[in-house]
Amino acid sequence: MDLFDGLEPPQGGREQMAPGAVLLRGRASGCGAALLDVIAGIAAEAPFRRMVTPGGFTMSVAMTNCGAAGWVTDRRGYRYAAQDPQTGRPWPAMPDVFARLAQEAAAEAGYPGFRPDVCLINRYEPGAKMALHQDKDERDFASPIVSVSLGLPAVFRFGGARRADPVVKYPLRHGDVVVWGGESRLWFHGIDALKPGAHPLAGPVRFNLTFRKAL
DNA sequence: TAGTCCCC
DNA sequence: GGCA
Repeated sequence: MDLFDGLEPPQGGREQMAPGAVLLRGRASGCGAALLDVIAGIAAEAPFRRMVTPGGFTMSVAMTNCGAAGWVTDRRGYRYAAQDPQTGRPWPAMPDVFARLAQEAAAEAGYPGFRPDVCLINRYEPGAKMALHQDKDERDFASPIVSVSLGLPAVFRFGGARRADPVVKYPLRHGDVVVWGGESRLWFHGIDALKPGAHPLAGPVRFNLTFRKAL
């Protein structure tokens, strides 16, 4: 029996999603407005853009990056690049408020040494989604992944080591932080198509910050 | 080629 | 599960 069925879960709640995977409810809600301001500053230097997959499809999610390198895709494949291919300049530096949040959330989830060197910033508009996939373009699979949700809510799917493994769906709201690593570091995950809405701070969109040690 | 953050 |  779920005591919080149909109600908002308590702030600071913690859910074990899988071996090595933890959902920290509302962990970033206190600094959410500051994070949104910082995202706007990064986007002014490295604009959000919808990239093309190796199969030739344009992704529905718009992306930019900050940190020592950025995740990019084009017809040639997925990779981390030190320069923004759209501007030829290095990606904006990782802001302190980003690095601290990721480090602290990882430590709370059981990964005390985590020091991210890259942050992928995803912007979801209504209808945007992320197909079930693995994060395996990083050099370091020993480090976890820290994923921060801001703005509109979304449904996160977390599966298993194989594409055909069953998935569990988690509603993610503004300020929620998901950390996965260890045994589940390479497990399949994705995001359902975003439903339209209006968030008081972010407006009609969802942002996702994904911190990794990639280099 | 091998792999696939896409599509159905 | 198979594209292009």
